[in-house]
Amino acid sequence: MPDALPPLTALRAFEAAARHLSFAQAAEELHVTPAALSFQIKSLEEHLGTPVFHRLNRAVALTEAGRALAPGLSDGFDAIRSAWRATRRLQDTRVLTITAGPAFTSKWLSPRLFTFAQAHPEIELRFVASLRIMDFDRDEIDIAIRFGQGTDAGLVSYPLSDEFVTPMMSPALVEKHGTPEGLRNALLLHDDSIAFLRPRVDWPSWMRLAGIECDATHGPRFSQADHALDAAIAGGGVVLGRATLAAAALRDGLLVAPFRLAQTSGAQFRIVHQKGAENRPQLAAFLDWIKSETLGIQDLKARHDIVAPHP
Amino acid sequence: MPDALPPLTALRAFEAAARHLSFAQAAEELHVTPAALSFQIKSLEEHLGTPVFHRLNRAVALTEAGRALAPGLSDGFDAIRSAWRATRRLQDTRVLTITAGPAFTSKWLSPRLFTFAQAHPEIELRFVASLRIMDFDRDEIDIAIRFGQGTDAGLVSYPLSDEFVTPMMSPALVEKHGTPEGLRNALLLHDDSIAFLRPRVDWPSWMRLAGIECDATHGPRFSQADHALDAAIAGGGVVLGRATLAAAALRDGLLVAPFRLAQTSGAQFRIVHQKGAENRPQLAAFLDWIKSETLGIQDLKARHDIVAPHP
DNA sequence: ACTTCAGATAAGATTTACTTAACTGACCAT
DNA sequence: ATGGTCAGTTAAGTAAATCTTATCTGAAGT
Repeated sequence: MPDALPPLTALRAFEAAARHLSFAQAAEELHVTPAALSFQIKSLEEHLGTPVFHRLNRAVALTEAGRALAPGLSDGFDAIRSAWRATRRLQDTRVLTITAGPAFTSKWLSPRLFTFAQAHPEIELRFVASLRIMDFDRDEIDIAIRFGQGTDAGLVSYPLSDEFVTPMMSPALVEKHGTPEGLRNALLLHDDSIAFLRPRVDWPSWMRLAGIECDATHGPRFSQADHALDAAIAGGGVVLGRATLAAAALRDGLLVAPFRLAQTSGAQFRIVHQKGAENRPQLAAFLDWIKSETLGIQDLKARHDIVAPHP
Repeated sequence: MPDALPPLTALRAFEAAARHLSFAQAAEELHVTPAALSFQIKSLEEHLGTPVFHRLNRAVALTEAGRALAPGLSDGFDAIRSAWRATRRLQDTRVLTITAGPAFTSKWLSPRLFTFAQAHPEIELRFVASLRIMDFDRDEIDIAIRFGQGTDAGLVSYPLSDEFVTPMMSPALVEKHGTPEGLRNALLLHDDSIAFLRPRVDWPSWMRLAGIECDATHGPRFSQADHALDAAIAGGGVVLGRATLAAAALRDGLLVAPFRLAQTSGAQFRIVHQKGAENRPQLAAFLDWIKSETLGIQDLKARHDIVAPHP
């Protein structure tokens, strides 16, 4: 190579100084004295043959050469830092970072999690509850739980359970509203979190399948599934609840699902992780645990006739 | 920052070793002994807490951690190397790299270049003759000469001369083919290098403008303008020559353009360089020179009636 | 005019990086 | 088999870079 790179520490010093436009702040970031940083910059300037900073009285400003050099260096060091962090994360067997939507986190994960925490006290769990699709590398996510009919290219995807919906209500309301006729004058709670699915699996569609004629469009609407379920648990009405999310509440008797008729849309929760990540111990433990936890949903399925509506 | 980067030299050593899959070759690239490289890798592995290479008997292979680390590091160091090279190039006032098409290089630049070389012996010229559009940064180009009707976003562009075409032939052919009637039975040479322009500026179009009725489609076709001109200079026929490229040959009497009628398509050669680059001494010298050289084309223009065909 | 602040410089200490030279195994001839 | 070779490792000493403390400079703010 005709022109070799200057000392890398000098480049890193310059990159930090160019970012802060301050030697003192750059020195602090790199945990060295300002004197050391001054030498680094000077060394770089000797290698380059021209100054990279204009020394103003109480500040520094990039020269033309400095402006040419700084952006590329920042990109380069960013890539290196990111690669290092990602590789460090692979070595870390203690931390497990999971992202899921708020409803799944509060209604499915949280109620079951203590069994996992008991079995694996050595694993530190971190939750990132967001409706946004996270990037495994950029957001340092180990496991994502996603809902829908989509697929995930380049990732390992494992279906958790087919989602289906059926009317649910607090035990106190069963006598009054637990029959087809009783539903007619019930307050219907609408869970809009699955309004994006096609075919629709909402109250009008369920009523039509059940052969019940009534106006099934009014009543409070909730954008998040957990809020709709909480309203039903509180006795606020009858919700067309998502079985996966309501399973814990049904098991604990907080909710009752008195109708056999259930609707599915083909959408499902699925666990997603990067290829090869399943070998890391904390991932393996979590995947084992979540697979065993999903067996319980089978009982629930058996108590309903699950029907797919016509598109 | 919770986990600081390991020594950068160790990262660079690993990056080279991962690229070559050989400590010995990496050591050679970095101009150090294999022993030094072995220590660097070991230091990196201590910082990471896990090996990055499987030591096989006479070879090394990346571990999972190594595979995770290597690509990002390579990207990062590539960016750094590229930024450094680009900045070094800015400091270099001796080398001037020019890209142009093969025809412009051979018919315009080369015949005139010795005057520039004489005036600026301190500047080392490099030519990259390619029809491909080069990238200023990636290909380390200082000046590009491009032809066409396009524009160049984000760059400084300076028109050299409007291109026009008119029949040209060797002096020996003028008596026979230097008249409208004489053209009818001349062998027509076709320069397809400007066949992409609209409106077309080809033999049929010129003949139509000149009011000469004949079959102007047959005859040899050349994909490059300089080859068509060379064929005409050799007495091989009459070419509808591009004035800019033929200017030197016309000046030296190698070609004659006996008709006043010339066609233009609005396309032109233009000089293109990056913003701010005009301050570098070798660029400034070249731009001055090429602007003075283009003045000669004015004489040529005066001897023709330049007509734009209808689209 | 005094203080303060950001950076430069000097001198010396420390750490890092490198080299030479000897070592370990496995592969490959003969 | 057996000795040579090749790729990488290890040891020990050395050279070089990097860092620190302390002092200095010069302009800005009060």
